[in-house]
Amino acid sequence: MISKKAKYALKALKVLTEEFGNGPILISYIAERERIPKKFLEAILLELRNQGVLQSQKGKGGGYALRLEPAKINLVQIIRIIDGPIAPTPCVSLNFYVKCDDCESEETCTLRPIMEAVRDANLSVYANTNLTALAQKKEVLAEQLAQ
Amino acid sequence: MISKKAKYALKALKVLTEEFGNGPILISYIAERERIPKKFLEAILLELRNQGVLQSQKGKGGGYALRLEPAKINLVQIIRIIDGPIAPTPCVSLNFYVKCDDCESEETCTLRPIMEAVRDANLSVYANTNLTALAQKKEVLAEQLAQ
DNA sequence: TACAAACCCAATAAATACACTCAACTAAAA
DNA sequence: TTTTAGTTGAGTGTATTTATTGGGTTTGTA
Repeated sequence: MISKKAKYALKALKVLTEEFGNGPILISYIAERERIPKKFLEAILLELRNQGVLQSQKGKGGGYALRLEPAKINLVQIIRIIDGPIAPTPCVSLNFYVKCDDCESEETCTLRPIMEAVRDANLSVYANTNLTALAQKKEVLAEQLAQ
Repeated sequence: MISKKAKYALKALKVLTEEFGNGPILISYIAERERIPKKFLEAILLELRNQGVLQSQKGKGGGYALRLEPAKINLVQIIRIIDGPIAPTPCVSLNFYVKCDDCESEETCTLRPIMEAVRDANLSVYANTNLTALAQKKEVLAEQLAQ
């Protein structure tokens, strides 16, 4: 399971993808349109900004916008920023590796290969999906994922 | 990410698979061998027993054992008992479905097809892996997962 | 200078990951 | 038959993370 925070992040990015090119978009606009708790969304967008995904503008007429074209941002980056590891256990994470303190040896651990398979299965979906997918009609997307 | 609880459950089941046929196995034996906090493991094994995966025997000479042959238990069942949904969001879960209260329509949600793809990717690994995989040498297992 | 927006701080509630204590049961020893 | 030691089982408590809310501050633009 991904966190609600991550799901909210994706939904917010969907809106910013659809509105890409229309200047700064208000937090409250995104919050209302996607029914996301506004204060929570505030923190999410701030985090995405600090990680370089979004840009923000303070003051009247301000708001949030994507820093890059939607096609250049994929879901792996987003999930990693918000939730951290994609892998099912920290010991097989590529970007957030933590050694198991309970495992004696990674060489002989029989759980590892399975966890690696799960990790790769997830990565293959997230890495091949960019933000444009979030703004597409369902049927179009289904075809893309099927290929 | 799966919970630590689920990881501990799998490690415990690995031991019970290796010891299958040797009668009841002690909680403390499993806890020490896999370095799992004993009291936590207690709760995990109890849950697996209540769900019919394990059988327990109280008193002297007691302990835990698998109720079925290792080959007849797959990882989907275990993960579902311990962590619940395999799906990344409740709205695409097959066994623990919960409607999004923020989504207006599941028909038009563009996040759904992606979440379904992630779910199926995970299921394909967990459903095709049974407990015998946990007791196998790494190389043998790697071949099986590769096919 | 006024106002509208992003930004910061802190408090709350539920779930996760443990630890501690005592009760209930069973088998074997006395 | 009674005791006793070795088990699981059950209840309660604590620290950390997740999800949310509220109030207040700063900054930029009209």
